[in-house]
Amino acid sequence: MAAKSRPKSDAPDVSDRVIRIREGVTAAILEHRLLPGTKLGEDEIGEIYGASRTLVRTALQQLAHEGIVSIEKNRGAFVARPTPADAREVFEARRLIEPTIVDHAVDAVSPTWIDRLQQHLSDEREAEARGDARASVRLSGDFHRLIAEMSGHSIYLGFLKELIARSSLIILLYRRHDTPACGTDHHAGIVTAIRKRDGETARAQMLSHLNEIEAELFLKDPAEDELRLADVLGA
Amino acid sequence: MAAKSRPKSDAPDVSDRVIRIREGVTAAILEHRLLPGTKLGEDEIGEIYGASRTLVRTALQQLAHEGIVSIEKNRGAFVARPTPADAREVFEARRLIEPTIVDHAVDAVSPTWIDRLQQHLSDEREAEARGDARASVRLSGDFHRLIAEMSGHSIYLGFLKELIARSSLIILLYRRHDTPACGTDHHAGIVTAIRKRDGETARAQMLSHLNEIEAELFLKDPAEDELRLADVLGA
DNA sequence: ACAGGCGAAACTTTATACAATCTTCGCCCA
DNA sequence: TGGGCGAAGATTGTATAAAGTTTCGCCTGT
Repeated sequence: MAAKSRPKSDAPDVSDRVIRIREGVTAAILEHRLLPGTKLGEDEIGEIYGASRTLVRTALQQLAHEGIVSIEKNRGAFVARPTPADAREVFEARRLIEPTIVDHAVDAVSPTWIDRLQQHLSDEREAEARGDARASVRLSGDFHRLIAEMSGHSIYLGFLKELIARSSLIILLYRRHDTPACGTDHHAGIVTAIRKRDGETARAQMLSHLNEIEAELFLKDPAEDELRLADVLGA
Repeated sequence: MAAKSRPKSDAPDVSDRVIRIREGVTAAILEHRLLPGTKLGEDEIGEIYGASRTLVRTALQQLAHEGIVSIEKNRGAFVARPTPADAREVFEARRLIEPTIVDHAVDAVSPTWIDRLQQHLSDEREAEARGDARASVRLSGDFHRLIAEMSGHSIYLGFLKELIARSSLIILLYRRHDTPACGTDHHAGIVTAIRKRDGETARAQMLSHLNEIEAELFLKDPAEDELRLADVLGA
């Protein structure tokens, strides 16, 4: 009777169908199947999931609040297109929050969690070996979310979910080269530090991991609104 | 032409009426006019604002995402009732984020911002002198939001808005004594440090300010679900 | 040939109607 | 008298229809 009346994890209410829509669209965006700027028509999505526009709209509004969908009045919903400024903010926030999260994860370490982390690492390696880029991208984000869940802090978890989703779009837009799923080795190092309950090392490894990801980005500074035009032309 | 097509600050789309509803309810909660657990009926609110349930529902869902309203399936929306665990998480997050924010604010200092901060301090003092508890509570939160706006980081600002709103509920629920609006003096000290561009002092003052606020709370740890019963009886 | 404007189509926004669910109150029975 | 069953009322969840806005094509005038 402890966890009965608490459907409060992330989405307070929402019928199951709204959750399905939201998670479906989120997964598509995180796996880079939906590209920034893509129009997300209400009828279109509603037909796919067999739901009316009311539910689609609810899901899209939630995604807009998470920052991965941008809703323009009287024009509809689109996959968000983070600016370089957004990207810098997202990674600064991650550099601030994630070391703290991993520190809490060290405090919460248990055989069950170690098992889950190891399982995740092997999933990541398997997807990478299989050359499944979409799964690799998704799992790479899931690793960070897993640690946030492990920390037990629901607020940090909520914040991080948002940051991870935005990061996925940012990486897609601004990565220099088509470097493969970069982080699996770093992830393994972090897990090792967590297992040893070495918070200091875990924090440091997380921080350098984030720095390396950001270092691979090319965040061109828009001289003026010139950039906005160039972006539209590029799409 | 710079800030024309960017309704993106916090609420991505939403017609003006939804904004009005959301801000009206938010203000009522932040000013402690709506107490935790209060039922927020859709028809009731809709009639007050002259809007249909569709718009009310949109606003309530946004507030639920911000954590100050809790929506229970088939039962409706209520003003959220943060648990002591929630309270600890909120203040831990604030201790992590706000010193960083104030640091950025120091970098962004300008005569215009100093004027705004001074104006805000005088507003706070005036409300306190007037004995207007509601305005004091609201302004106390606005101070932190103002600094976040000053920092120019939209992500931190969004996170902090959420944390401030939840803090207001937490303080209402768990404050030990009816201490008056505690922070005006601390706020003045922070402004002074910002004006001197002394980031180190500003960070330290912000941190101790948050610690003092949390120290005034009595976060009783629920032995079991015993607490939940007590809460309901108290309401 | 091209710029400007008119008009229809598609879409979003808002409102309303219907269905499902929960709460409440009254009644009956033990 | 206390508890449980059940129907009425109220409230939310969902779908559909009406209203408003944008967009795109086409047509006309220069």
